[in-house]
Amino acid sequence: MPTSPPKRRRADAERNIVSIINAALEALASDPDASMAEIARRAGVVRATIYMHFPTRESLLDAVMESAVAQVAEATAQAEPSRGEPEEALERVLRSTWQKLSDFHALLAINTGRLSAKELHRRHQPVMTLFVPLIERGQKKGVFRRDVPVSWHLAMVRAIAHAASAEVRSGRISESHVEPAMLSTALNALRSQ
Amino acid sequence: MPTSPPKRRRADAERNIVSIINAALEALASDPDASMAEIARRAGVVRATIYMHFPTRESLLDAVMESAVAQVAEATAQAEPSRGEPEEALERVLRSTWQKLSDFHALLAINTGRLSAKELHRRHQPVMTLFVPLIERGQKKGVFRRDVPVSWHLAMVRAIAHAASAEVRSGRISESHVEPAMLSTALNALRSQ
DNA sequence: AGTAAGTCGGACAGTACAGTCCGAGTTGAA
DNA sequence: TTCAACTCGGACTGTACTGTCCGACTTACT
Repeated sequence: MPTSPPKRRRADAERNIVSIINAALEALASDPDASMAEIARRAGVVRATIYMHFPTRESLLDAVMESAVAQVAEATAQAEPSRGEPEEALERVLRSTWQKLSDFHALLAINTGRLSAKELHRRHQPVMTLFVPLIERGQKKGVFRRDVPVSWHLAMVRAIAHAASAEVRSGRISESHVEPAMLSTALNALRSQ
Repeated sequence: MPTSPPKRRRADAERNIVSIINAALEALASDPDASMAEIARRAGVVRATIYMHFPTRESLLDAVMESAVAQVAEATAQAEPSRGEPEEALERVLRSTWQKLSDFHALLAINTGRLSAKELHRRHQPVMTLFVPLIERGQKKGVFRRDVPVSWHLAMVRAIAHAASAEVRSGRISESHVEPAMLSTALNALRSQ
């Protein structure tokens, strides 16, 4: 089963599903234990409506995870990760994905423990297939460190993007200063020597 | 009130308090929502015993936070952060604190939202007073980037240390390879140009 | 316009947890 | 050795949540 069967749904139901997933992503990014009631409130919907589309909290988490991965993958693809020099390409990709990457990091933290490492890895795939070649290209060229696995670089980029988000949320750095700071920090972190 | 009054307690009570705080630190680092029952189990104690020393869950969290900060501060001080070149000193300090720093990062995530930014900052103090001068020394000398606030550097170091811990926990990097990888990543991240 | 799909609002049972209490037993201090 | 401090085990209350159900109403399709 490559993808789930394309159910025929009414238009308002479709809209609500989108609202719910987005509301859940927002809510969970700021509070990993956000309740179904809180998510429903944010989505402008009644709690029972969520259960109309997602039989259980777990299944909603799954959908949110999938959506977050898809968003990162989409933004990554649009930034053309395979064009130009690796460093330049990484900067371009990060510029257009780092906030989403931060949300993804938060989601990941929630799903660690709930899902097996294998399962988590599997769901990563859409992002992995775009990021990994970029990192490898940089390693081959010698601009990114070769003494650590690709997964290390990915983890560091995620962590830095998330920390950057947290810094601006806490007001310790301004909106206008984060992006350059985050970019140079991430680039430096991967750079060899 | 600089410190709480030094209550006269029986020796076994004192031991239990230590066990409870340590058990809570472990438990909460791996699961931020660990229950009082789970913490009691790990501490080899009955749930009611925890309430004998900590009136509420919140107060236990406070104590755990304080302990984590103290542990980091202690390990930092022992590594003599003010001796030698900034880069060399940072490496030395990180080498002896990064695991504790990772625990601290996890605790911080729990306490964000529960406590105000001001309050959080206040509790940081013991660590800050040791780390900040080191970073500033590096900035003055020009080896650490000057275009970001000191707090940025601290956030990045914490994030990298925590991510490194997560990577070894997930088995994507071996115990023997983490430390050098983490050190060079952190050092690079702070380095100017 | 008619009908099926979907939403609302609220009630309900089940579960997991924080926090309280107490009586019986154990341990440390003088 | 004696007594107070402490722990244990378990029972109990209150609360917050997840998941289910249903009847009244609204919305989208044809």
